[in-house]
Amino acid sequence: MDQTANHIFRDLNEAQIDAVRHFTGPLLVIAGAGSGKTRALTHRIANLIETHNIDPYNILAVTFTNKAAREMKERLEILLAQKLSQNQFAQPWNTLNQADQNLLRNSIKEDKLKGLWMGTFHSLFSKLLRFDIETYQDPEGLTWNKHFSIYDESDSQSLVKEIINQELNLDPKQYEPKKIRWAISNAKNQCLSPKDLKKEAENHFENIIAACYERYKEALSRNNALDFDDLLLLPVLLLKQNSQIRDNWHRRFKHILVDEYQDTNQTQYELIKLLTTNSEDSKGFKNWDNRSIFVVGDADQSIYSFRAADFRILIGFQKDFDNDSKDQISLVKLEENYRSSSTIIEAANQLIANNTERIDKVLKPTKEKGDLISLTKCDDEISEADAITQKIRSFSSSGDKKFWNNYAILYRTNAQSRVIEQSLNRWNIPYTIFGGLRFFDRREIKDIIAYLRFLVNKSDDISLLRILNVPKRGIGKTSIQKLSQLSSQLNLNLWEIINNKETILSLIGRSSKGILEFSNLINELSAYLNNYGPAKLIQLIIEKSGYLSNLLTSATEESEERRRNLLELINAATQYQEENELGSIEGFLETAALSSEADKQQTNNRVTLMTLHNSKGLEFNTVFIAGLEQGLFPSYRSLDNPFALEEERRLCYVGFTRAKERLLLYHASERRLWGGDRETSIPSIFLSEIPKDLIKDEKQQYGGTSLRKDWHLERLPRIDRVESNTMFHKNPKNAVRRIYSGPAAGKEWKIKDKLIHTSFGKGEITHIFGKGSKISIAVKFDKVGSKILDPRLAPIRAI
DNA sequence: ATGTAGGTGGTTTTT
DNA sequence: CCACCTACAT
Repeated sequence: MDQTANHIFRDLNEAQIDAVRHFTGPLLVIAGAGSGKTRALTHRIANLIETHNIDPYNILAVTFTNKAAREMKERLEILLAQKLSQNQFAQPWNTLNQADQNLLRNSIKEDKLKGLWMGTFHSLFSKLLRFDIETYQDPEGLTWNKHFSIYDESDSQSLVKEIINQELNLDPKQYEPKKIRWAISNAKNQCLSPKDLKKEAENHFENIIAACYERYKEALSRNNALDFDDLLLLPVLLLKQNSQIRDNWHRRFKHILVDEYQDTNQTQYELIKLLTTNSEDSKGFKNWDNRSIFVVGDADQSIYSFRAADFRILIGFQKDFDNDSKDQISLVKLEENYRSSSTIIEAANQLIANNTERIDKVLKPTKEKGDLISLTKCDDEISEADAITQKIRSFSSSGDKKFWNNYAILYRTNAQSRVIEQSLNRWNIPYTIFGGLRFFDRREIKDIIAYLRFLVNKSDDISLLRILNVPKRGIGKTSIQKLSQLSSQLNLNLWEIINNKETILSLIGRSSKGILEFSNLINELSAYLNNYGPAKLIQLIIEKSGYLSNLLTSATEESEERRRNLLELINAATQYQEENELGSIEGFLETAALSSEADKQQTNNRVTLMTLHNSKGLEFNTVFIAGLEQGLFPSYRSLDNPFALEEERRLCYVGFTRAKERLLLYHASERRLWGGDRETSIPSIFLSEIPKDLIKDEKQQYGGTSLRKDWHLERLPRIDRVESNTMFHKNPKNAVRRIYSGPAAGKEWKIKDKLIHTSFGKGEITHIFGKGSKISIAVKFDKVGSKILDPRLAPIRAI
């Protein structure tokens, strides 16, 4: 083997070498969980560059998250720097000092990898659109320019809502904006135009949807804005209609790599096909000289069909990109798992074997058996959270002391995190949550981003409406109504009306002060647009708009938090400028719009809480999965749908295969779904699919010590409500017992009673304080000294 | 024009 | 349970 390429092929197995060595033509890499697919991808890119002298400018690499792109770039830098180290210093990489290493890495990054395009579908193709969107010829004559805004889901939804309310005068209760937005999104993902939808419409509702779609598309164009789907759909339409532009990009991207290919949708597939073959039909394409398409995926980990992903695209790969030369392989399987214990692998294999739609593939463990999989049945979601917390505490007190980042707690729905958080809080265990509210979705951040977006794109009415009266300028509903009316009558953007002093004075009259104030502000800020980067501009916006002084005067805990977040936003912009030489405002806005929770940097030494979806691609020493119950996981929506159920099973498979050493599964026999009624639940079908001999059934957990108390302390309003309940006064014990189903509820305790506590051991009661709902007892334990307990909550029993 | 009380309705999963 | 919306009071 080539001496210089040694570092590229070192420590790879046979199959990985096959993948990395692949040069031209199509190759499908089926990569099981933990089989080193990221390695295969990065090493192959390095091999293209070093061995085959491919200019990174000619490579397009698609990753599933921005974070994956970032990490892959870093690994690539190091790989390439290793060779440079030999050339420049004549010594191996790992003998260089940190400064020299950084020097080399930087030179690779700044010089060699300049032209490499690596990122998510959305970020890569919005980049492409910044170049070419102005050449797109829409059949309805709609246009966009390269300063387009990217609308997120809530922006899109409010646009749809506005159309339903204002333009079509429909009842939003009958025609839910959310559902209509979903239907439009679906159409876009199938490359259907409003006209197509109108033609296909078979009933009134479908006609309404088509009408909304048409107006929505016009509105987007008026606002010079695109939604997430457009970022993929428009490039497809553009590349299909304009062969010159298609030629251009086809010539440029000679080597295309796609990670997580099982989660691509039809539009994304079209894009890959167009760029790879330079024609709408890949069948006719046979010329693989100097070109390649390299996709990596695992059909068993396809979990995004709700987002129109379709793993049959992966299964069809070899047929789609048929290559002529029979001596070339077109399929490599990475089946050796380097991550998990063989117990975990076997459980995962057995589980996924219940699916019917699969590619022949089995994970082969390389590690020892390890611990059995732990299975715990809990009373309810509170004791479940508590059981997990106690488990983490016991692990971390023995052995892996305080390595909180060893642990991940995974769940099906975001709503499940709250109870777990409370339990972790109670025991001062540090954690971070991925998911829920994104940083860029916080109100204050969205406000400032809207300013920035509007400054760049003055057609963006949605952003304008968001900031017009934020902070308060005394511009109310009626004024806004008048303005919008005029804007649609004259077919002008809102800003063109607002920015006309005479119009405002005559139209609005006495309350025009705030609007004039606003237009002055915007004009002042616009003057800075070309002179400053995003960080400085954000700072100017915050100061000049009065947003900051507003936060400072209110001086509540909340406004303090908001202020901190805004500082964090400036930091993020500064960091963006440092990482991107151009540091353009559009670029920063794009990052803001397309960044996801999964991109968040892993914070050091905290327990990770996230949905199973978000855990894809990650690994943890110890994985807890909560809520393995029918109707929760698998989701109730999948119970009567075999395809959906198989996807849930794949999700479960993803969860299992995140664990390196320990996998702990939890289910509760009762669960409060939204604070309200308890519902009894039965264990998930997936639990029954794991071989019994791999499972250690832990003894049933009773209501734990922490959370019930926590509940008592933090949920005072709830307790108050119970106390003011007439039923409580009639029969206090009864009411209490209904809330706290603690094991010792209802027992009358006396001084000198002996008892046993599940974690403190044996003890004797020394004092009793209060009575009824306010009772607590002091217990002197043999081993841990005296403790004050609530006898109705503590896991104690008399002896 | 703005604030707040009370009602309503909603849960998968996300770029 | 909580976020969102509407209706009424200021």
